[in-house]
Amino acid sequence: MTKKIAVIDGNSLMHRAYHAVPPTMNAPDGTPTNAVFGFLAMLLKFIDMAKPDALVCAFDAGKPAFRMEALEQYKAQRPPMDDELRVQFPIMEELLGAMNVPVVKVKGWEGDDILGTIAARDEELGFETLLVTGDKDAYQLASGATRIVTTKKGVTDIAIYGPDQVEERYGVTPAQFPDFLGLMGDSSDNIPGVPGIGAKGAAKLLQRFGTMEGIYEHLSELKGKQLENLRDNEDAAFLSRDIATIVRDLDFALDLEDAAFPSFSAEAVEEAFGRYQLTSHLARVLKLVGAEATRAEARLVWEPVVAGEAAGPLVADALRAGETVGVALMEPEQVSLFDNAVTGAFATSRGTAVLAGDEALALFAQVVREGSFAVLDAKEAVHRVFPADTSLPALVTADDLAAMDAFDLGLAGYVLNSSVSAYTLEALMEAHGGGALPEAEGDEARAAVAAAAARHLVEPLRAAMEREGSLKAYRDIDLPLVGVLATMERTGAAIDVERLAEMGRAAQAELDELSQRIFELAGEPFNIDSPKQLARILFEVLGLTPLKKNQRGYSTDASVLKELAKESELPALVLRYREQAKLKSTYLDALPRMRAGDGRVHTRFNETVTTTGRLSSSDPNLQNIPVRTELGRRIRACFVPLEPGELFLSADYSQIELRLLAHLSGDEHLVAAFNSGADFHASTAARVFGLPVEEVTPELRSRAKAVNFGIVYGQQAYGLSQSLDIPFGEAKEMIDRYFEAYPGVRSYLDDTVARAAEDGFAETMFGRKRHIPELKARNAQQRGFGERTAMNHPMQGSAADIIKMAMNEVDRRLREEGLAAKLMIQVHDELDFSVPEGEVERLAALVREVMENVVSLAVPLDVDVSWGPTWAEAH
DNA sequence: TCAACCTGCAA
DNA sequence: TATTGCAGGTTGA
Repeated sequence: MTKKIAVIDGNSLMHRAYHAVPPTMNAPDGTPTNAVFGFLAMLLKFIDMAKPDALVCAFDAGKPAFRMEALEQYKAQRPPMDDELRVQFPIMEELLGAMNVPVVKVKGWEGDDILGTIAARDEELGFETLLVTGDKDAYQLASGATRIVTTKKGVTDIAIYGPDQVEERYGVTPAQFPDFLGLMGDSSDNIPGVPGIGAKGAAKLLQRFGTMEGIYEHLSELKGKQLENLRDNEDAAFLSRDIATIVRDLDFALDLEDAAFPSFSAEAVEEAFGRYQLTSHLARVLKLVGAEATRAEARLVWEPVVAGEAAGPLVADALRAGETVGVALMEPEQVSLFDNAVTGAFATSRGTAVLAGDEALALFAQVVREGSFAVLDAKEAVHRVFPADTSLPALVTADDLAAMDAFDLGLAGYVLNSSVSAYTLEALMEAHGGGALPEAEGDEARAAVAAAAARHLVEPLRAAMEREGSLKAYRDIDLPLVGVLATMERTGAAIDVERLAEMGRAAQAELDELSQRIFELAGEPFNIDSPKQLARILFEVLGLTPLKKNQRGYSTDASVLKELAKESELPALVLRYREQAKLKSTYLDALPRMRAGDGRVHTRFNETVTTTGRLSSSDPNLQNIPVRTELGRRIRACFVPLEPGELFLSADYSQIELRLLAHLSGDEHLVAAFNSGADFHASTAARVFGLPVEEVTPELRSRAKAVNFGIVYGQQAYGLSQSLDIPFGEAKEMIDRYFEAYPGVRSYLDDTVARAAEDGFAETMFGRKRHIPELKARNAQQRGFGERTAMNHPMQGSAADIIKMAMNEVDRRLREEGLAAKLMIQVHDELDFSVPEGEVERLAALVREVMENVVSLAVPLDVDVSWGPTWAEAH
């Protein structure tokens, strides 16, 4: 079989990869690796498809001397290469070296010329050549033995061109290709060519006359503008052809007869790939030589595995010695009949204890009470011995949780990078543990490996947090909150099921009636819940005018329906239908279904979901219970205190994000407005519209309020004009006047974006960072998004830090002072409690004091506290 | 059964 | 072309 040699145009592939792969990945030292990653993805895909016998990679070296001599402006207007790309070339060369792929660089020449030279030598030797490049100049090199490989779109969609495919696509043969390029020119390389002649024209001329010489010999057969252009630009045409002609006889040493791929050592590749955290490609590369990654197994010791009676003492000894025990509590692979069929593993310096069921849970409870332990998700683990259902017994107390010494690996991963979609042991091992999590067979082995990994990860994660300055957010804010949240989740929230059911029946009756009237107006029955069917009725049957599009057709969202309601009754009815249907399905029907054994709903407060540091709530989400409409407030009235004789108490920060804007920006007028204690939005209106406060109308105040809120999210004039339903120009003027009135805000926001662009992250007052790779995006829309999140993160995130600190302190004080009140719910700037009637004044004072004083700012933190028989009345 | 999409609830 | 979330319904694979 003929030897098949693949030659890669390294510069071309690096550029493609750099632009195709988002800049979200880095080497441990922070150097971007997206181009390297994409390069490897393309290379591996190509190797799989083409199975070359040997691989060579060419890179440009120095300036292309010969072409610059011939044409001074050659590639002159090309912008200089991004630094983020430039720094990836040495990495790529290093990796190619580890893969034993020869790298050829010839000073003064471009990759194409190296490709051409190698192809020529191959043809001499009788070898077959594949040239991998994105540069169309290379098509001139196609021949019976040489084919061109290009990526079509993305990174891994590949097309292969032989002479026939070149001719089919461009209408010229490879031999004619330099003439073709010479006639066309190339604006991106500053090659002039002949004006007025593009790809079509050049191909047509060459089909007729064969070569550039042929064309100029037969100029008399041409006419008009084309003749004129060809005659006036003869020199440019030939010069352009010279420049586009690839040189095929460069002088460099390369042993093609002995070249072979793959011929690398697995150790060298593993070492090099590991150094740049490119583990996702590592396995595929190693597989080429039939090797597997040695991974971290060597350093991850979980044996001996100790079961039975020796397990408890092994762990107890480790705890006594002050060791941090790695813990994993896992569901069995086979679903069991028993609820507590958990497998528990406890990794110590002298082996791993593995137990099942109640024995595992009892040992874990002991670890929680007495020891120091590390686990992927401490709150979830704790729920095994402190269930989120008060009708189930708990093996530890809330006080135990407040005192426990846990290391939460997921939380550590979160404060280091809050934009990861899930924090798994696998990912943490890849990123911080020095290699992949070893695979294991069977429940016991899996649990043992996971426990050992948990123990193994403590030090690298602690070191990373220390290095990144994230230790404070972890140790002082997020970690202590784990016990508080576990306790809140166990406490749950009480709902009035009778009332929900009654409202559900009423809503159903209203929905039936609305449906009837909607069908009558439509002239036929249809599924009102289906936006598609509704769109057909609105825009085809009724002939209303579509106002907005979405991916699947015309939008029927509330803003559209509201507009259409001005001229037709049906959309108005659909709006009412939607409100009822939404509230019924999401709350009235769903909440009673979510009750646990104690009749309460136990939401999960997730601490590692949001990018800003806020909590999120799910199953059910108690952070989006309605409040704005009358029906919404009646749903809130179904949330009641936990016990008879108790009240529902709610405490919320007033405008905390705007106060943080005042504090962070230091704008004197904003700070003064908050310190004066006057109506903040009215005072904004007065400053922005240049009026005395007494003359601010409700309309003006509400506009000022919208601007205030918009500023927090980085809203632009367009967005404001939409939200206030005013002309763009008016919105623009309002925002301009706002920034004139508060010049400190303007400069603060500008500085924040500039710093985030420089650092690659934005951070909160307490060091919680959000990495924002979008700030480096070339796409303006993405970059705009990055800028808005850079502005928003310090406000939204600092507010989240502050209320978390307040929760930790409130929890501590409630236990210290022996109050019976229970913290049930957090809604971003609000804390909700169930409190015995006799304790309510004391709780109110305590909560206010803690929330207002948990941090000291340039402006006061105001807290509104109120209570009543239900959540609705506690406002 | 699942994922993508549309829609809409909260701070 | 205003940030952060969760969830229910429909649709189509």
